[in-house]
Amino acid sequence: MLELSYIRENTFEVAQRLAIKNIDATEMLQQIIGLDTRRREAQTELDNSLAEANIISREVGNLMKAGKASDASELKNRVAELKLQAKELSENLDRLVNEQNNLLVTLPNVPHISVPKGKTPEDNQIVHSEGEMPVLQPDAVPHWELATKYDIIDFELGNKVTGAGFPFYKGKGARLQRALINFFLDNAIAAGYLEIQPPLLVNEASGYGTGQLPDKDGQMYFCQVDKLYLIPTAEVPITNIYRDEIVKATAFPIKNVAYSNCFRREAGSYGKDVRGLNRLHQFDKVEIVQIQHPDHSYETLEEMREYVSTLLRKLELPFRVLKLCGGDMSFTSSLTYDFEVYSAAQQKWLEVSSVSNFESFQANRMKLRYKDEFGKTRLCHTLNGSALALPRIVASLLENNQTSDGIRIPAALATYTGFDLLT
RNA sequence: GGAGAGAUGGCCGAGUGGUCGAAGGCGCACGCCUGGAAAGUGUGUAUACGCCAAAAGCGUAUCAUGGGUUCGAAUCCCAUUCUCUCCGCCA
Repeated sequence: MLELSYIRENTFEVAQRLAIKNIDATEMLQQIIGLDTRRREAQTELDNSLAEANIISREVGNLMKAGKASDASELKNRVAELKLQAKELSENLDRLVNEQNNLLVTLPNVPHISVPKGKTPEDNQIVHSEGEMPVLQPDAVPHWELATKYDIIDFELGNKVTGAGFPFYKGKGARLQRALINFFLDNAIAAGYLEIQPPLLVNEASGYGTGQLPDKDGQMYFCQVDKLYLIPTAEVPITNIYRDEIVKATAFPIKNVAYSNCFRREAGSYGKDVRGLNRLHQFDKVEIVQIQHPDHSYETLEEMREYVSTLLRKLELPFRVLKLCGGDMSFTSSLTYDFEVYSAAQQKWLEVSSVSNFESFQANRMKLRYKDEFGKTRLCHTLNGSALALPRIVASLLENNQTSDGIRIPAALATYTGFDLLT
């Protein structure tokens, strides 16, 4: 959620920057500002009315103590009148606040000034690419066939026990999962992140705090009886640790890493790129989250981008980095880098990480603040990124490293798997 | 699931109808003391919104949440949520 004061003072700029996301918000911004004026008037009216009632009540108290109860009755009536009035004023104020909030929540974050305008993924900017494109044998096959050949991932079994998008990992496949998780966690810890194991279900307030609600209701699995959501990413519980907190400025940057299962309904994306591991309802991911001072969040974004690059380098996967265009960015983000690895048998670039700066958008929703050097309370900036999501990494590892002898495991990972050739 | 107890500021904890945003302590910040530190000591230390060009200041709200009683509620009543203890079940 954008800050009201920011909208009020930079209305034109907000509209201009939202246009990068192909959103014409001019009218809505005017509405919000109009409501804001009325809201403040209503607030003042209500406060005045209550203030008067408070003064009179105190007088009544004094009269009672002095034993002049009879003199108090007229004052009592006056207070009753004021209270009645205050109730109406308060209802009016609530209406205005609600109306304004409903508008504010539907307004996406403003993109960073450097974000390219554009509508589709084709308009994303490739800002970096590295690694050698693998040359495969003519008989090379996609990962879902390799999964069956080596009996390491069982999609059919997942269909039987749960449904599509919930595979079983078996034997060396399970081992590979575990190795990747540890590899990612150990690297993050070495880079200064604090490891955290979060709950996999969160309440409504948390879903709202990171922006999944109300925008993406329906994309999360929901446990009706307990009113809890299965997390689509560890970002949700981890960032919400700091909900309603005022952190010390000396604590910056706060760096957390968490491994978790992620659950996504993926409603509306059936039939497209869903073969094998490309799109699952449940998958594993290691997520890094940082809370940072507003002046340093973009340096931090670059640092996180570099960190993710080192992981892919160690895994010897060819990858490229995209700066997302306005139209392809998420609702909550100001600037997002997507990482894609090349999966050679499918001949496809697969997204394996998304690193974003949300500036104060999430912080405003969840009231995550710090005290500046003047003692003023201000909103923090939040950032996060996948480091990394497992399934597509596995897909490309399998496809790119297939040989007639088995699947070659990169050296950095072999320490974790305990084998350097998967047979 | 059954029975009971409870929810007050960063933390502990007092407060059962009237200047209570809330005693006291701890913690924290700054100062004094000290060669330096500890101890000691002094001062300060919630958040949101509104008024004001802004600061100072003032006003309003907030003692889990929502409603109610009352001229007046942290304090009384109702509902909800959550936490704890015991019993049951259980990895």
